Amino acid sequence: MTYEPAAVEAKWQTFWEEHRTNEPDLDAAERPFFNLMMYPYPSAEGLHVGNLYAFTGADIYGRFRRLQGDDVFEPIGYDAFGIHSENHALKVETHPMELIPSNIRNFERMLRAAGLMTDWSRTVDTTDPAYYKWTQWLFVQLFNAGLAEKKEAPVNWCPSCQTVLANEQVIAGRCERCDTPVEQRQLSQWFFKITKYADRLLDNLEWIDWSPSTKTAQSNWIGRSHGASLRFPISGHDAGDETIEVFTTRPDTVFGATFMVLAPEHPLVDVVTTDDRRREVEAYAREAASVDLVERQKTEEKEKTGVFTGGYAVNPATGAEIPIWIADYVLMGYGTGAIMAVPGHDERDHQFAGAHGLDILPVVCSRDALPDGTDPTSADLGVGDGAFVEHTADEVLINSDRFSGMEAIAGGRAIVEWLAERGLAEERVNYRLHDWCISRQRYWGPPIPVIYCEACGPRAVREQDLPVLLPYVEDFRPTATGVSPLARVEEFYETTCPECGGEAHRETDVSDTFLDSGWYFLRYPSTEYDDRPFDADRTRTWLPVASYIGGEEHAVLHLLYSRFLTMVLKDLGHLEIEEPYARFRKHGLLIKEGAKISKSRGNVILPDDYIVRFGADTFRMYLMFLGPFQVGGDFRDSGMAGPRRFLNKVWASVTDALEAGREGFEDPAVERALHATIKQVTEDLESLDYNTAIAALMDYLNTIRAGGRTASLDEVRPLAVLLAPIAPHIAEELWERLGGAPSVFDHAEWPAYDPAVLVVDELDLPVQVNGKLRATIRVARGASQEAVQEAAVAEENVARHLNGGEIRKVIHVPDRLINLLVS
RNA sequence: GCCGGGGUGGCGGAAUCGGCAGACGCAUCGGACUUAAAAUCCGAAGGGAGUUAUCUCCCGUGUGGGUUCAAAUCCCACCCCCGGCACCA
Repeated sequence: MTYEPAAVEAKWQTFWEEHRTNEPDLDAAERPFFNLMMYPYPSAEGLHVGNLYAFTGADIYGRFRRLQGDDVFEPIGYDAFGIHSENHALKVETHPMELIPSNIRNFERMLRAAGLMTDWSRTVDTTDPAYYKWTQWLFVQLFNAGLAEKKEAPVNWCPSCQTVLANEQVIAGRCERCDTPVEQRQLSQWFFKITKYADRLLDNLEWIDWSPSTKTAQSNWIGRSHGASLRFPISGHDAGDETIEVFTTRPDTVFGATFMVLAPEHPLVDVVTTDDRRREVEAYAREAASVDLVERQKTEEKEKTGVFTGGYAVNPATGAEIPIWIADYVLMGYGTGAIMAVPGHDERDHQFAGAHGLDILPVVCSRDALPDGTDPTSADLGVGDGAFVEHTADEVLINSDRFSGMEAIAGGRAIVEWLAERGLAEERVNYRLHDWCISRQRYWGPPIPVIYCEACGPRAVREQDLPVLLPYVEDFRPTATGVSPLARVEEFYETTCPECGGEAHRETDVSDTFLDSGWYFLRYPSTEYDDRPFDADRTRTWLPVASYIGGEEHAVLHLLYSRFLTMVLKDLGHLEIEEPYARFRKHGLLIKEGAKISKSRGNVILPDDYIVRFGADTFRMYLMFLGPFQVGGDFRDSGMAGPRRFLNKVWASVTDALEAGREGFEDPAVERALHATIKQVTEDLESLDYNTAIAALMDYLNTIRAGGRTASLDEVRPLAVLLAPIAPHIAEELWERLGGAPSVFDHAEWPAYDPAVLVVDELDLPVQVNGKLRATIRVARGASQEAVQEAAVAEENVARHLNGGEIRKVIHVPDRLINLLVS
């Protein structure tokens, strides 16, 4: 009987479903293991091979843990709210409320066909009111804690999606979803104060077990820099003590600040600009505002543009009046949107000074560059071609009044202290991270649960009134006005105040999709509770997530947001955990024949086709064999043949072994190979090195079939178990045929290897002469140098290369090699 | 520019506490089976040279140096590819 994957896979998928094989008892689990994968967005095109690649890798690990005795909980859900879904619905002119359920059904079908160990009794759909009721509850918790705030701020606006975007959703100046260049707009939006958690988010990275590259990406995104905030009084200003605040990481260079630059959007531009300069300044600011982010980045290498405002500020260190310019190289979104320009020690300021004829004053130099006897308070070192940016313990301050001669880093601290006495400076930590903008002027999301009352102000919807249902709206197209389509729905918009009962209206923005996904993992163990988002006992048992595997593209999105929300929930007393994921591993990127997989290239891989042609087991195995899982690899149709042939041969070997009916091990080499294979596969699965685990299994099969021999039952039985994480269906079938009680995942034990069996009596030892391989000799394990050397020189080829010369040195690494050195 | 990851046969990739480079697989070639093909099974294979049952030698892990008895692996300089960030003060 030949191997027919379709029949085998249908049989076991039915078995798992009927026997609820993959539904652990969440309250009785002794060794709970929450195995999480990143839930998909249920697109109309169906499950993407990239999804399946990630899921298979996570599923193998979950099945491996289960065979080792853990109670593995492996749920799945659907990230079905959001702009992506809505844009697609608009394109095909079908309402998302109709589209999403059919997409989800299609996903379920494909996920079942792929043979995942999914617990189908606990799925999550973010568009289900029973789910988003708690997404809204989460918003209310943050609102009541003062962590959600509506404020006017410069935000990213996507003119195509007609909504604002979070910083994290702007990729190289373009909309993450539609690739349209993003514009800056000043709008009133809802923000979550994630910056309050910046230090904790950064510091915890030191102890969580995550892929190092993901940690680095997150750490760079948070971008903590230590420095100082300095205040420069505006001179001759009639308002009196108005100052311009700047952030700098180099307070030691303040004596060299010869001008200031404000971002064109800076609120003080209007104040400092003199009447004769106003027209030019306004023209420049208008010009800068009209340029989108993509264009703005292209100008990076070009000459730095800017205009003089006519205004002056006082350098708080020198007392000198310095001109105030505006320029688009200063960004409103970082620091204070204003800088003190130190052209001697900052590349950009140097370029700007060069382009506009501004003074350059060196105030730092390396200790060696200062000739003995020079007075550092008036060192005339001239001005070099570029800025001198070195900032180590080897630099000293010059031309900095009484701080001259001090080591630069210590001098910086002293200067801040000195200025602080006059209230003009303080030490400051600044972050690249911004508060998380969570409001979206779109339809397809959970309405933000806020009610505006003339009398009482903005109020959160009361918990008993949740969910605020998203109404069915025929025309859900976004508008260019910055107002959500929900504003057109009177029954939704008009409401009463929960406080005073008076007339009020609802917030019409919906929340960002990343709020839905920010807590979904908390819901899985508690899906049956409709009176709480997550049950305390269940959460204590199952959280934090034991293993999370996903793509690194979420390093600064989902993975950052969900960490933040977890910390907030902990602080508010709803959770006991500090971090949501005990272990996170990123998987690699799948490419197709050397090219990125994308719809526009037309090289999209449909898992369905491959599963029908080769079977899910072969497909799973190939996906994991084509390269290291954590690195990625190249998908080629031709590669599918290898795993398929391998499974055919496994099937044939078991069939033959059953027919022959022999027990035991006749060949000690085969038994040794089995133990070596168990060791290798166990270690490789634990470290997610699936490609080499599969290679080890192939190697073992080659060994037991060498020269057309028929394997014994003892030789093939462990194979069914070792194969089970990777190819679960065929493993179930073979396990059953070999007399095991189904399911293999409930009744098999992960095989153990015996280190004693791995020990060999004899081994092949390479012999080198002067570092070059000249022979290989068979020696006893642990043979002495004398014995090895004697055997080595007896080799004809070794003797020839020794050429009668005197052996002046011997390098012998026991059981590894011997190297004879002759002159 | 900065931060990650990487560069190994025709191809995907193994091997990095320095110790037989190319495991495993794909494609290829030879043979068996077959009327034939497919499938399957057995075998060969980094490149070059000599000898050609077998064996031997030289070269070889992006480039150039270095350390070492010994380097894909360590050090220095550089080139290229992929991903992320990007005028971050």
